[in-house]
Amino acid sequence: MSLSFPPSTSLSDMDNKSCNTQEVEVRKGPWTMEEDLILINFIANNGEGVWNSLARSAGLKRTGKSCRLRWLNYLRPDVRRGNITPEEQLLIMELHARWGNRWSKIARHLPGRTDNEIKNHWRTRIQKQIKQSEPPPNQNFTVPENAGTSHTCDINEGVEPCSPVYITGNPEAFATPLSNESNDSCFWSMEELWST
DNA sequence: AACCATTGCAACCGCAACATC
DNA sequence: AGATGTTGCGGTTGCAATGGT
Repeated sequence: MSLSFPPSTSLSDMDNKSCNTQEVEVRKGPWTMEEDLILINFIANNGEGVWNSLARSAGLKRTGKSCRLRWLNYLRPDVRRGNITPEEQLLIMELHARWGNRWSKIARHLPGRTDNEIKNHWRTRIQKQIKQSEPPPNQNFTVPENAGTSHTCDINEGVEPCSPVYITGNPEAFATPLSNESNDSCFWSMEELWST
């Protein structure tokens, strides 16, 4: 698998949109490689959690939220990138039919996939396919009543449809966060990060 | 080659739940 | 019990890449 990397810019050539006031400037927009490295190495050495202070301690001019999102959706070592397989898509459809837009819940059953990725996949592909194939109501593929309305009743709440399905890849990788690997400080280089 | 439309995805926003004091 | 800070989630947006004309 090859990690495609989002268009990243260097720290110097972007931003400056951020105000130049005395307040702690907060960067927004695409993450740079430099920022990614800082975040990865900081988490490797200190573990994740308490994102606001992590962002500060790491010297990142990002909100804790932003750091968390970047880590969970992109930088975690167990994040699988690449196309959603037909098997995964089936599972997504099945779980969505059951739970509606509970993306994070659905994501837990697709090791290595993030809620954001699944959500995007659903909106850009599956939803389109469904529309194209069968617009009229009362179809065999039923959208749950609670679809689209988050936090409404979960009829099957608590009833796991199945144990996590490891379609490809190994489950251990999914269950083993980087921070557990060792307490020794470790340092990731760009080559190590994006070579596979 | 240039322009425009569409697509796909990373990232942000707002809100609610939860934790701590 | 209320205030404040943090986390997690789902919805939405912005924009680069791609395709079509």
